Amino acid sequence: MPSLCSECGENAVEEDHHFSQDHKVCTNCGNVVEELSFQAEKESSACFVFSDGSYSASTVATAYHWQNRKRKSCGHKAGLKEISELCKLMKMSSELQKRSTELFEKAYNIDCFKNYMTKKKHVLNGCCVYISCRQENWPVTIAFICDLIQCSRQDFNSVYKSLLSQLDIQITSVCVEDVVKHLLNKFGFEEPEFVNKTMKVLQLAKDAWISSGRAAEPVATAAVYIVWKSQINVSVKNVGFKNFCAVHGIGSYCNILKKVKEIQQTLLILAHQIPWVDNKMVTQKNISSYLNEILNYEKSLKSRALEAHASESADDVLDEPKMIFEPPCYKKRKREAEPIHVEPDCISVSSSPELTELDIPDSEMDQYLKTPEEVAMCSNMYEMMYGTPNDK
Amino acid sequence: VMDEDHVGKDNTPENEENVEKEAVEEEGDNAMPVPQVRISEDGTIVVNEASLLVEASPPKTHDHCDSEVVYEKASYTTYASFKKKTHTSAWTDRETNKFYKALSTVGTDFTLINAILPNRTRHEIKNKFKKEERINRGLVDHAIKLRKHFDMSVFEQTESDIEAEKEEQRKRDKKQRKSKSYKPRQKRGRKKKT
Amino acid sequence: SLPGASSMYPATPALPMTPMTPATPLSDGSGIVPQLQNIVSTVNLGCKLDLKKIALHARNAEYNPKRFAAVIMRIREPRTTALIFSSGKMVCTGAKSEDFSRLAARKYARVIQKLGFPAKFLDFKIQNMVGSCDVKFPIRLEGLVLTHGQFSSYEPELFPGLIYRMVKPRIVLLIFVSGKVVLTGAKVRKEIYEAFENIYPILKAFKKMS
DNA sequence: TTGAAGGGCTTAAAATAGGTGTGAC
DNA sequence: GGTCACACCTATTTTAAGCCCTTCAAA
Repeated sequence: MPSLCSECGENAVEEDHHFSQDHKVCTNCGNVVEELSFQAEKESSACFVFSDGSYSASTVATAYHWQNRKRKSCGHKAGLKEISELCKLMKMSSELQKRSTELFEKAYNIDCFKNYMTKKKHVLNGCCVYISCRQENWPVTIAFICDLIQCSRQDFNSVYKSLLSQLDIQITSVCVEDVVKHLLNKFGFEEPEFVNKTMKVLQLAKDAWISSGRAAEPVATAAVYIVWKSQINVSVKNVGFKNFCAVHGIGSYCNILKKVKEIQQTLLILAHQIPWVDNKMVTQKNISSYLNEILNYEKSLKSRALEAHASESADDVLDEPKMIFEPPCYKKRKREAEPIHVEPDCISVSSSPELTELDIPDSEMDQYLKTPEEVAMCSNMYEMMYGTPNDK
Repeated sequence: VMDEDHVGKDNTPENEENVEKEAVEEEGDNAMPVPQVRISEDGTIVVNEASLLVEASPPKTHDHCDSEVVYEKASYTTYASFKKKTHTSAWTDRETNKFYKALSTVGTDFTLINAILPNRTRHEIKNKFKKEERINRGLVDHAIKLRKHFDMSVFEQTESDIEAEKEEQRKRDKKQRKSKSYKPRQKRGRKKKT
Repeated sequence: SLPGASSMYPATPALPMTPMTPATPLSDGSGIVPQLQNIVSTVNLGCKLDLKKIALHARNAEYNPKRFAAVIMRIREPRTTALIFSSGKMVCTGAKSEDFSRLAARKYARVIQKLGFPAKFLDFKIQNMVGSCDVKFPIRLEGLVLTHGQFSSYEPELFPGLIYRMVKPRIVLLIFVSGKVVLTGAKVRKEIYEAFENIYPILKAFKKMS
């Protein structure tokens, strides 16, 4: 039962969990009317009685909606306010905030968003901000926005996709180069040589199919690490990846490390083409010390690698230029034997609306039916399950 | 606002009681705040993950005590939050045997198998069936065709069964203690804030 | 084999809207046949059903009305799963061909009939087909999304595949860097084949390049 | 301590359907 | 306040590759 808001005058004040505290908030303007604890009230409304297994309203869908009942305000003004908060929080330019707001205004008037569940309306706010960021190449990840607006990826994705299609927005892919530049800036690696090298490493990673189908940030981080490691004095102890992550505040490094190894493997292929370097002397562990040579002679090393690769398998078709690099997911595939697909046998099946014993022979029918004793037993078990509330 | 869907293993209620328990539990836990956010020197937004996640790393790396570095420590999103992920502990041989026995007696009624294997959710049992079908189709076919006579032995527990289950329960308890250990920290964090 | 398709889905990145003239008009087929992986079909049994009775008397049937308002039934041959609703409507999933889907559906219907319901077999319809295949070369997804942005959705942070919504035939394709392709949304198998022959020259254009 | 391995989620499509959220009229 | 037209949960199937988690084995 909504009550009158002192600020905007709307009859829209309701209970709310915004910013995780129990409030009475105006669903129109977001004004916090009073703080309260409605624990008791909520528990009384939690009369969610599931007594038996009847076909009644006690479905999981009911439970779902019950769980999602109390949510923060989602009116027009509240949406604008939330967007403004997000933009401020992310220190976005006023132009970017204006763009987010415009996006929200457009989206707010689209019918298909009107019937959205409350939680998705919040996602809509975050989506407007995210799309604005993407349009201006502001490097924000979906994971970050999801953390910020407290939503799941799938909720974000569904809102994001319908927003793009409804507003007919064509969004360009995340530019990995921009992500690298952002990381270099963030980590304080702004010497032109460092930046240049990182870009070259990234390009190499892209050539080696390392960034296709993968999130940009881990690949970009891996490229930065590779260059950082090559520049660090070998005598310095902690050049390990874990230390790099600790120093630069990188939380989940498992996935990035995979990319580091993939890039190192790529560098190794090229290092093996350096005429004055003994192949046996270069390993993934010391590959960083050869980074300068690899990048300086990248072009000729690539063509040497191509030639070497071509001579290994001469019986290939001429118009198919050989590749030096393969997508990393090919390795996993080679491990597993290629499944041999057998075309299913041709069968003839009746189209008659009548069903006869031809559809299932009586001998086969037995395995689909329970014996009377099984029926009795299952009946008991169902009774046990449905009769006793505690079936877990 | 905390989304009750994405809390933990039991986020999808397995039964009504869970729904209720969950919901009531959430009242306290619903405390999970919107990420505590700070803006770092270079203008990027920084979420204080300690406020909402398991402590990523204790503040031990003080060798680079540059304030900027310390600020940025929490800047990486972990992708950990708000996943509808449920972790399934590995099936022991004993459980697998019990699964096959149950499959052979009641067929592919995973709700009934759930009653026989109460330590697993219906979802886990269905996934187990899918996996066994993939890696051992013959055995699954055999189990279903065999039609083991139904007797209450599926519910029977031998002494070794009981012992093994106690052991499993101990392991589960340990895990729960571990996974729950961060919750009080969250609450403390919020109290500090409020 | 499909005139007009090349102008709709430009194959050459440099000339996005230029109709491509095939160099070898008579042999531009891919030589690859997508394999059907899953068929979803529906049928009307033409009578109201007591799902509790079905769950109680049929083997390999499951019914939990709190979770889902249908009986879930499985048969081993053809290896399929059916959803049986009290309205008499049934959904059959998991078959690898149209005929196997129909055969399986008739078996489910026959079981229902054996349990004492006056089941018929009305309005059988294939609702969805899923196919997959391998073009055997890697694909530059980031290049493909640049020139086919109007049909593509590529967000590697959310999903590794490029989602390609073909308009004619109306098929959704999931395209992966490995060259594997998943095709879905078809009502008849010809749509799967057509969609693949449409996409193949496009994919070929993105197999190399940096 | 560290990584490898495995499990379970993500994406698309399509039908089936009750109960309920959601806002406009 | 009731109707209306959506949304959208539960569930089923199947393939693709990435990501993120837990578990366990060598180092």
